[in-house]
Amino acid sequence: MTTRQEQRAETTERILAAARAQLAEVGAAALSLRAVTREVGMVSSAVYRYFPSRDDLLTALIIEAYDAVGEAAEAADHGGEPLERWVSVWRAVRAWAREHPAQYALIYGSPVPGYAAPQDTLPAAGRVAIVLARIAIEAGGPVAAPPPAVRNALAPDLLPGLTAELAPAAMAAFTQLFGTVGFELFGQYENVVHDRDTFFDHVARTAGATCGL
Amino acid sequence: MTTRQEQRAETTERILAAARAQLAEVGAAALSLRAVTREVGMVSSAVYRYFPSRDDLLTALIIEAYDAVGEAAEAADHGGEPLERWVSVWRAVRAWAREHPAQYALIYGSPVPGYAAPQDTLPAAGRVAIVLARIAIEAGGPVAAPPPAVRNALAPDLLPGLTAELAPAAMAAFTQLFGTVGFELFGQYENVVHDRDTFFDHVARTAGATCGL
DNA sequence: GCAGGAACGAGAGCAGTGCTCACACAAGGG
DNA sequence: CCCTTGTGTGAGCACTGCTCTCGTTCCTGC
Repeated sequence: MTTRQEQRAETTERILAAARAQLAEVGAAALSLRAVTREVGMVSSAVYRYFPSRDDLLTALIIEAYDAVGEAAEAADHGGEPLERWVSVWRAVRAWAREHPAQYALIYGSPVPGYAAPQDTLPAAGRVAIVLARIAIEAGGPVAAPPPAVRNALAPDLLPGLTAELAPAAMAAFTQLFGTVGFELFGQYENVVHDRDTFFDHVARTAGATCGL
Repeated sequence: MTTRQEQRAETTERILAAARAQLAEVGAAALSLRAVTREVGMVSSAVYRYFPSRDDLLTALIIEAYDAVGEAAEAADHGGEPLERWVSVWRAVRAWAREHPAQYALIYGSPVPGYAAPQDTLPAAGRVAIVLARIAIEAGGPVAAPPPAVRNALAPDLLPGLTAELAPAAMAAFTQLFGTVGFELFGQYENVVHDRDTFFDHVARTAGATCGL
């Protein structure tokens, strides 16, 4: 007694699940539509009833990934000392990235060729930033005042309570987080950083300090 | 009067040049061997006399890119105030990245699928880091002492003069540089950071301060 | 000085890709 | 109950990386 809409939603989910699995296995650029449909059990041309192109499938996976890492960050933010909350969120993002390297690469690595990140991805992209910024805002610790010109470099009202004094430091910390995770994941720390847990925690704490934690 | 070796070197260079051009145009993952050979004016199978596979061609391009960005960094380091040298190198890396986004993505973006960065790329990869570290070492300014555990997190003797006190800060700054450039290039600052020159300079100076500049 | 072998480019071919299109069939609303 | 709409099929197009065979051309050892 499933209506056509339910059937469609279910098939869409089955395609996405197969795509997710393939993404984890072979990475974004090698993700093959035909392999996905083979796994689902339909012929290759059928998938175009659900996703107009391979890029649209990728977009769906990108949004999923942003949501997943955002959720991981939010779930890791259980109260306590501001700095401990902050470090906990950093660790959660790193842990998620290590568990899902292909998805991480999809959203924070180089954009897929010929693929322009559509506006659809923007809301989901900010969730981690919001979690981190909120911790810094609530802590309300002292922050080194940025030069006047820098205060206007960022968009105003990114988040309620995110002052022009705090915003540059928060943005830099946000960048540092994903830079560090990315460098570890993409092999730049090979033969250089041995104890990555310790180094990462140290970077997290140092970045936290610049945001008044 | 060209010997066979000269001929071979020349053809190799022509292939690389065409590959470089195509890389800039369509990106790494869409780089097509056949298109490259078409541009060079030979048939697709001939290229395998020069590069055993597409990945080997990519490896050659990766090494080229590391060398190019390293050279840009070195060229930008004309003496003066340590902090000014530091900022100048940061700017040079960013400028190179904006001029060569595809090459930048190739080396600092997500690894190309199925492609494991071979050891060949390691020496070239460190050039920018060496330029930056040397500036910090020569400046010899005060650096916040890292906790004892962090001192052992990095490989010792990365560079002569790079003390265990300075190394974590230098590594973090190095990461911050490529994180910031990457975020700008890959679209994460869209709708968030408006004045990117100003913001970037500010991050550079702040990172310099953590390294004693 | 010349025969033999290595290097080289051409062309056909294989298995795979994204995507399009005409077609058949079933579901469900008027 | 008919007929529009949604859905899956299979053939096919143009492309990819890569392999293999086959002539030709160049260089080297005798």
